[in-house]
Amino acid sequence: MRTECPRANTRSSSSALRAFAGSSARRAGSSSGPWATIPSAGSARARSTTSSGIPPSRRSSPSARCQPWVISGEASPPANPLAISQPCARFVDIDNVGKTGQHFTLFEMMAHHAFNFPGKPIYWKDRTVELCHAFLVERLGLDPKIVRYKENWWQGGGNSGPCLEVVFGGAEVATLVFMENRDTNGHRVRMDTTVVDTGYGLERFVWLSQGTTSAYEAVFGEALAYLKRATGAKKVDDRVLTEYSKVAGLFDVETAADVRVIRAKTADRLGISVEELVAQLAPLEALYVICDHARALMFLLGDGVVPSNSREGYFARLLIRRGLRTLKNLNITYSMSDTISFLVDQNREDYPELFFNKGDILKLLKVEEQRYGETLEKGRATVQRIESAVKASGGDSISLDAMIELYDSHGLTPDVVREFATVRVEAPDDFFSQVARRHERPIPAEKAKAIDIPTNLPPTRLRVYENRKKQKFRAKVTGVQGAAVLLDQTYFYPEGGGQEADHGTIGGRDVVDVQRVGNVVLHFVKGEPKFEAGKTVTCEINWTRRTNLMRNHTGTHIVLGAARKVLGNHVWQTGAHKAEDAARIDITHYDSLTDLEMERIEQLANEIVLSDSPVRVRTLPRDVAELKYGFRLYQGGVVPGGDLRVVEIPKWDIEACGGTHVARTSEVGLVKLLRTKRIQDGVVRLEYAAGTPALEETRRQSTALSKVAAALGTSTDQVAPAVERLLVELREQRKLLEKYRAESAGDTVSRLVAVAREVAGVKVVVHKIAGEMKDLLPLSKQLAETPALVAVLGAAGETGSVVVTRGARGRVDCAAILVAATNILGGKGGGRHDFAQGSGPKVEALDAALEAATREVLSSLKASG
RNA sequence: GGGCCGGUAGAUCAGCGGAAGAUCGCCUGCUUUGCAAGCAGGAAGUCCUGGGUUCAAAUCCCAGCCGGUCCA
Repeated sequence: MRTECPRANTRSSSSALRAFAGSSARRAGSSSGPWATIPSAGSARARSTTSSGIPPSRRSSPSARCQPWVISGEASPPANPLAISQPCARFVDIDNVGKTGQHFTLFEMMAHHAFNFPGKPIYWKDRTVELCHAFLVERLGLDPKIVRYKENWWQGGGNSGPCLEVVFGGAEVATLVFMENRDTNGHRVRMDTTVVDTGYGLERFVWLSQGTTSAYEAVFGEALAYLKRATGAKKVDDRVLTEYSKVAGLFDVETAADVRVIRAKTADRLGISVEELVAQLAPLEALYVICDHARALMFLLGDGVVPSNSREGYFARLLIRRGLRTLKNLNITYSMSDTISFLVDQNREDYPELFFNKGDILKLLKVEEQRYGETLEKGRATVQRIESAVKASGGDSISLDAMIELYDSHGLTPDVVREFATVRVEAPDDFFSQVARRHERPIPAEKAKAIDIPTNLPPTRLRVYENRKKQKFRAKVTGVQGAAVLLDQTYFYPEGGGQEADHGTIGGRDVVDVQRVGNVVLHFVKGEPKFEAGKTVTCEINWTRRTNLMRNHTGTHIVLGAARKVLGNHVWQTGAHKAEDAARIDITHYDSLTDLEMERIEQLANEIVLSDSPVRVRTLPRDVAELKYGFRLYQGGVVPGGDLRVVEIPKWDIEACGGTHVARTSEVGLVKLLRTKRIQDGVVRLEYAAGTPALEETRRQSTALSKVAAALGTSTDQVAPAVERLLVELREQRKLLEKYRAESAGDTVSRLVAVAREVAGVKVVVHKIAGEMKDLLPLSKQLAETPALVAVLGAAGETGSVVVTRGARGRVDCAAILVAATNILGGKGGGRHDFAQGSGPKVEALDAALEAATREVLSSLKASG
């Protein structure tokens, strides 16, 4: 719930992080690879876990991600200068993981920042380099001679500035960025506030300090040893590993071809064959991949990222699938769960929250593993079907098109398909870029929803938090902007945090919307806003609406708490909307809710309502709030600023929230869950109402039920069995009708065949009944069983229907004959040579139509006989 | 958030404008000393829902619901 900063949406907070995340983001921006950088902690909530080695007061704070607000002056940084450290997940180089000796999916980025506000400089280039150098030389004891600083230019997120890459031991270990320009529409403007933004890769330091053959050996030490033991991997010559790391480090691996080149070069330098090299390396590379993916997943899942088809959830899914795949190729019965479980235990001291959530982490993993199993099983069947189709058409391979289809729509990578198929499989090295090309399209222009207003408007004193019971107040008009009135102060709640705006009146005019832009509140009124600046007006808030909004908003917190208790700790809010008559909340969860789960959520929610708990609203310094309550606070997204407005229902739910709330849970009255749906994989939407709207909704439901019961002539509690009986009866009636049709057809058929006249060796049956097309079908079907027979059948009902059919040796073209009949009926029809049907509106001409068709049959038979 | 694929018998799916299908499973009978047995017969359907086009829609169009998958 983020009303303090209306721009605190997912997009801006994640791009803010990107700007902050140091070199990772820079790489992501300059790379043409398919992966984007996302923060490990789920950008939307910025609930990143941090290095435990750093004192709490300097812990990573989500406000660090509010850089744009810091620069624009809307928020202040939590500290200045600021040192932070946070795990970052990066997917740009996912294909390099395990192969190059230094790429990770998840790495820890350490950083120091300085915000130089106008007139209040902290430090800039010289001091930054000084600090960096002192750290390397004095703290880490590096030989100053081997440290190199390479000048470069950085740009990203519309900002730019010079940067220094810090290099030693052949690896880039840190980047120091000096953000000083704003680039818009090709213009480069120097910013008033400049920012020092650095990034130090912890894993690189660890590697270089330990001198192992690759970064993996240094970082994953224990876990690797554990896996090696568990899998019985053979020891690989250190010389091989070192050489391979060296060569691989020189390349950006993009395709399978690149890997082949690296392998060839390494083998060449070692004087062994490529086969020998691969045989030695492949199992080890697999273990690296498993360690890396497991570690990344531990953090992602631990932060409540639910594997899904979108955003960070998709990356989690991808990691799980790649991990499972790698394990499969190792041909061992060993699961991702085992590895992650080990890692969680190993990190218990540094990351106690992961240990606390271990059950949830493993549950998410299990669900996803099982899903992938199902996908593969379906895939196996699909591949087999395609294969038999290929064989039937005389082919000997599965085409590239089919492969792309298999991957894009069914999630089967070429190596999986190869495993399932017995025929050749076509997949070039650039397979995945071909898939990517499929998805290329012009990027639609983003619609700017933000209200554009002049920057010099007089600010509004927003007093809604000072007194949540204020219904009537007086304020001075400070101006008019478009259709909106500006006041010097207001108690109107502007739309925000998913809560709709207050309505009411200002000077007798109806207020239909209230928006906050910066520090100005716009009150939109019905009709033309004729207000005299400087005049004092009486304002009144529509209190019925406000009350409902407050109940629904508090209800949202209650439902979220209930959902977390029923479903698990992975439940996070991904969005919410509180309107007057109902509200909805979107939460992360891996499956649709069962009736039982819904029932329990509703039940728990109402228990807390009845408990008459206080809803405490306090404003706390960010550090204090985060320390006390953790990043669970940020359910509605990151909120900027040094102070947080914290809304707490004790022992139930606590969130940073700017909405209006009732004082005690009992004021909510009643929480009624209306419906749930899975709005996408990994996200479930709960719709509910609180208070009066909940009652109204219940009323509507029972009214509807009563009507159904009345129509059925039963009581409301008997509706379900009554409907079931009705359906059973319907089914029986339908069957009975079909049976009678067949029976009556059977009786008629033998009679008709017996009396039919024979022309040129073929029996010709002409028959008319009362009824519809459906009544003719069983009759015609049975007649057609006699080989040497042609039947012309008519049914007189609302329309005139005709069927022409014949047995195997009936010789005539039924479709052609039908035309003679349908022409007369004023209709149309068609069909195959042995069966045709049609109808027309002129029922009275049915006899004539049948006669005409019969004449056609006779002449056709005579001609062919 | 966007793209693509799918929803038909208990299960897996075919059919893609003219009469609702296959395989497995199920039931009945026969055959058979043991296996994922053989033969014959049978039951089993809201072709996801709602509109539209058409003489005719499981099939084409629109909207919705449900699921899968790829990408950002």
